[in-house]
Amino acid sequence: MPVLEREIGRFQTFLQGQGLKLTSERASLVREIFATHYHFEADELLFKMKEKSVKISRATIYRTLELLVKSGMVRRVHLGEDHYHYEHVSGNSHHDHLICTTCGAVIEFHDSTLEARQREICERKRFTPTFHNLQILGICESCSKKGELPDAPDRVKMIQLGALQLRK
Amino acid sequence: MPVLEREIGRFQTFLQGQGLKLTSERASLVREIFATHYHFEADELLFKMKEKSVKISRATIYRTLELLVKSGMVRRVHLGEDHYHYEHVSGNSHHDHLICTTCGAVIEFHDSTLEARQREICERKRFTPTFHNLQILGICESCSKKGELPDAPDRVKMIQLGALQLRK
DNA sequence: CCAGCAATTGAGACTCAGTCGCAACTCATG
DNA sequence: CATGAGTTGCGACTGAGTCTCAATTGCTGG
Repeated sequence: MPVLEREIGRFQTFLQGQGLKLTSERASLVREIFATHYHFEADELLFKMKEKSVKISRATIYRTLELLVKSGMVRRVHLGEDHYHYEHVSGNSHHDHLICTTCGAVIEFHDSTLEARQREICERKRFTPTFHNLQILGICESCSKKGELPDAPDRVKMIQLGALQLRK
Repeated sequence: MPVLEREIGRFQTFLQGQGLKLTSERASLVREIFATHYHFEADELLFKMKEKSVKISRATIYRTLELLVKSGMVRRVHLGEDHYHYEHVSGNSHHDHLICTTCGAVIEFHDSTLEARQREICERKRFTPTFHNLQILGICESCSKKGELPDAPDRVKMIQLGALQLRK
C-alpha cells in the first residue's frame, strides 16, 4: 500500500519539524486511519487496533489524533452526536456533510458556490474565515423512498437531543 | 415581562399536548432562558439559578432543556467546544454562527441566498433537509485590527482540538 | 374541594469520552 | 555507554450528561 506509506512519510515530516519522533504506534495508527475511508470515533480506533492485536493504549490514540489534527492530516467533525468524530483529509478536498436522521448515513459533498457565498458573508461582516463546518440533517433518498418521512421531525429533534445512536 | 409569560404559555401548550405539566421549576427555567439573549451551557443555567436562589437540580435542568428542544423553542448548537450550547429560538429566525477563534465572540447571521443554495444541493442529492448547522471559524473585525492575525491558523487547530476555552 | 395517581423532583450514583501524572522505556547522540 | 528528550501504558481523574428511586406535586374526576 504505497499511499499509506506516503501518508506516514507526511506525518513523519511534520513530526520531525516539531522535534518529535515517528514511533511504531504512531505509524500503525496512521496506517489504520488512512485505510478507513469514513468517519470514525477515537474508541472505534482503539477497538480496531485491539482486534488486530496491535497493542496501543487509549492515551496514545488520543495523543496521536491530536498530533494528526495539528498536522492538518485529520480533521475533527461534529456529526450530531455528543462526541467527536474524525476523518482523514485526503489531499485538499474540503467537504461538508448531509446526515440522514433516519438511517444515520453520512453523505459528503463539496460545493464551491456555497463556499463563495460564505466568503461574501464574511466579507460583509469583516470577518476573516479560516475554517467551517456545515451539517445538513434530513432524510436520504433511500429512506424517503421507504416512506420514512412522517417520522422526520421527531428524528431531527432526537439528533438535536443527541439521542440518536448512529450505526449502533 | 409579558414576552416571557407568553413563552411560558407556549411551553405549557406544548406540555399539555404531551400530557405533561408546567411546574414552577420549568417556568423559572423558561423565564431565565428567554431573558438570556445569548448562547448558554446547561451548567451555566444551573449556576445562574443557584445565584438567584432558585432551587433546581441539575437533572431537572437537563430534562427541561430536552423538553424545550423537543418543543422547538430551544435549539442545541455546536460552538466548537466539546459540549453543547443552547439558544432560544426567538420567533422563526434561523441563523448560523461566525465564531472568532481569538476572542471567542459569536456573531449570528442569516443569509437566504446561502440557504437557497443548500436546498439546491440537497435537491441534487435527492436529500430532504430538515435542519442545518453551520459554523464559520475565523477572526472577527476587532481582533484582526488588533493584529491578532498571525496566530489564526494555530487557533483554528486548537478549536479543532477542542482545546480552546472560550470565555473562561 | 379533595382523593388519587401520574408526572415530577432532587440527590447521588453512574457512564463515558477525553485528559493527566507518572514511572518505565526507547533510542539517537556525545 | 551514559544522558536525556520524547514516548508509552496504566490507572486515576474530570466533567458533561444520564439514570434510578423514593419523596413530592399538580391536575382531574367525582
